[in-house]
Amino acid sequence: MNQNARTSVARPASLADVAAMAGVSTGTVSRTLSRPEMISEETRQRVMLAVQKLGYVVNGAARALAMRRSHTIGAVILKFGSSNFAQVVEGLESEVAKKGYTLLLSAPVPDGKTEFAALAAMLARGVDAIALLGFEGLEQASDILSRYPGIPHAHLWGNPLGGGHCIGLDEAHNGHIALNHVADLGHREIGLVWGHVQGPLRYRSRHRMLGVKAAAKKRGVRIVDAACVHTEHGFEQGRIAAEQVLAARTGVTALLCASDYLAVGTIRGLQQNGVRVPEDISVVSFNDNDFSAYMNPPLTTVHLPIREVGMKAAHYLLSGLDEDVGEDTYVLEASLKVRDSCAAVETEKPVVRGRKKRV
Amino acid sequence: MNQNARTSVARPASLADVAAMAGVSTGTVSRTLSRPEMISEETRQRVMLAVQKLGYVVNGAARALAMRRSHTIGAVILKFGSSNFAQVVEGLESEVAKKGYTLLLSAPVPDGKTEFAALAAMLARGVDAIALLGFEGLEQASDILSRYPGIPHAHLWGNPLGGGHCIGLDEAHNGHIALNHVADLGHREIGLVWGHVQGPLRYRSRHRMLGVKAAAKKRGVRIVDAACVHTEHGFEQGRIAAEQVLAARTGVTALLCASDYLAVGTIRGLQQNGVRVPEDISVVSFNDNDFSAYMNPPLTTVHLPIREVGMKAAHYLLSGLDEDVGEDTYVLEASLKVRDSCAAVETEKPVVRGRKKRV
DNA sequence: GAGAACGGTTCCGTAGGACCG
DNA sequence: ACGGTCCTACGGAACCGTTCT
Repeated sequence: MNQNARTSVARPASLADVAAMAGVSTGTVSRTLSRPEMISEETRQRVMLAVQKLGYVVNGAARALAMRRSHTIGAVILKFGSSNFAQVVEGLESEVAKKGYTLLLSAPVPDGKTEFAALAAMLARGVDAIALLGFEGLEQASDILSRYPGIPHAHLWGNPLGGGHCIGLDEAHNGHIALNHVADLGHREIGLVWGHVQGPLRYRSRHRMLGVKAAAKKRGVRIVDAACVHTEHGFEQGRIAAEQVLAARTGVTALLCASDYLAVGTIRGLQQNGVRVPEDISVVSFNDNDFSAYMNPPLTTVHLPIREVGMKAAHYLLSGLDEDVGEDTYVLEASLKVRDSCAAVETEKPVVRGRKKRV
Repeated sequence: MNQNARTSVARPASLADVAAMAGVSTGTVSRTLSRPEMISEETRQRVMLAVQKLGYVVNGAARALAMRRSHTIGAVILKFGSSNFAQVVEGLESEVAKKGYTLLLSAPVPDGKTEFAALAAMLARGVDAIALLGFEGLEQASDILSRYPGIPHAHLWGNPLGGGHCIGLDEAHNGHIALNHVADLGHREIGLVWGHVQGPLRYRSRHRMLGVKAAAKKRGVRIVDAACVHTEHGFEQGRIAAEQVLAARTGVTALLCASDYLAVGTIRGLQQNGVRVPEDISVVSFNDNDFSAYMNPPLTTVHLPIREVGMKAAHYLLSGLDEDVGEDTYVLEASLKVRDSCAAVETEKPVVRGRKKRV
């Protein structure tokens, strides 16, 4: 029919090739593949046979161009490996995959510029929706996104209070949970091993700390300044922090750590200096990573629904694809996992409660 | 010029819009953007101005269709969250991003069927290259891939001995490394906490074990059958395995664990039963996860270049895009990290070597 | 079933200026 | 000063493979 026989081996079969072989038009083939119920049994057979023989498979680019939909969802992720964002991605992927969507992944190293370039690049590739993780300059991102009015987007781990399209946690409440637990166990003087709270969008750290402080005030717990250290999240940073706290000789009976990474490092630092956990100092943290239940001692920690954030985001984005849902924000629930790293004050033995609820 | 003024707000600007505004042809605009050196200073200015004003950004689908290249690399990953594949992905992403490529991610739950559907779907989307992680049915994958002769592909964590396009490790050698260490420290009777080794492509587990056994024979170390358990990788599985080993009362002085996950669980199980590590039983494992140095005790483990596998794969795939490199396989080097979970036999105190080399 | 989008890229051709003898 | 050649910058149009009217 046309001149595509010039190279019979090279190019993969196209719709036209199938149509020619089956003796129908390209439109018919297209419909046979996408809405087979509209095609008569007989021609469908013929078309399918041709498809088989030629090993035809749709060209995603052409399809995306014609449909103005790529069936692709972009995820721009800052600090991929250094935190538990991988789990969020897993949640995202598993849910969008169910609807035939695929994740397009970008993990730029944030410097106030490349992350936005990455976002723009993602958009240029024609993603149908976009998920942002760990962004600190949300306004700037919104700027870019506003140029694509039809593209749903979600800000994961964002500030649920500070604008729309956020899937996040009530960090102040999380702070309450942790502090109430140490207060319940009789601790009256505590320290903090925390992330940084300064900067435009250190939202999570800051609000979680605010929650801790508010609860402390209410419960009559004193947060000893000299036993507070602000650092980056990480095992080693936790270890160093522990030594700093110890050096301050404040006599606090408990330490709140902003993440399990910090907590594990902190506990290690404590133990290296002969301080027992929880007999001498109790530790409560946030996250509930996969390893947290298997530490020595197992970590008492505020379980954050990490994977669920990804899944929720997926549903939100997917629904925004069809109907025009207004901007919405979701706050997910955290819950305390009581294990062994936090004991009642003035006791020499670890509290054994919650041993069977380990997960 | 044409009728695209019907909806002045809706559609994003196209190349034609820019061309119209700048008073040039679409070809010129395209060239201005991709090969500016071919365009005269004066018209380039005009074009760029129009691009600015209209907020023009290329349509990825159209570009992919015209160029027959999507600048996208597919990654099909089995068991995303349950292992350290996230790190491999990170390595992959970081390297392909440098060349302007983006990762398309798919993480099907393997059931012998959906994973291949996922692979096929990825190919249909028009990825330029493809990375496979954790595939067990490589032949079947090759079947599908062979229908796309131009698409470079790599099998990560594959068997470097068993065919091409593999980026992997010499697992037998890794087994040697671990066993030699326990042998050097005087252990003569040891047990194994291992993954399953049966099945078509349990290559890694099997060969690593074969390496251990060969080295054991050479060094006169006895692997006590009753102290060997095969299970899935995971903290909890390790804990259970420890109890099984203990129940067998074999008197082994060291345990080799197939991963740090298993090791952490195993140590936990040991400790819960009053067995000290390494004083009573030593543990050596494989992986060197981020948490491994901060366990109690810190894990002596065979460091696997996880991220590097991803990076190497990226380079391999990228180079296969331009030139036609033949099928090649790479084996990366592992190395022992000596920490505190494995001590010399017949000593009551932990060995302190390697304390300063903690990473 | 025919044919027009969809939005780029790239090949091909040509107008016009520079340069040469 | 003039005709021819080369080169550069650009316009025109075919083409990529689907979908939808």
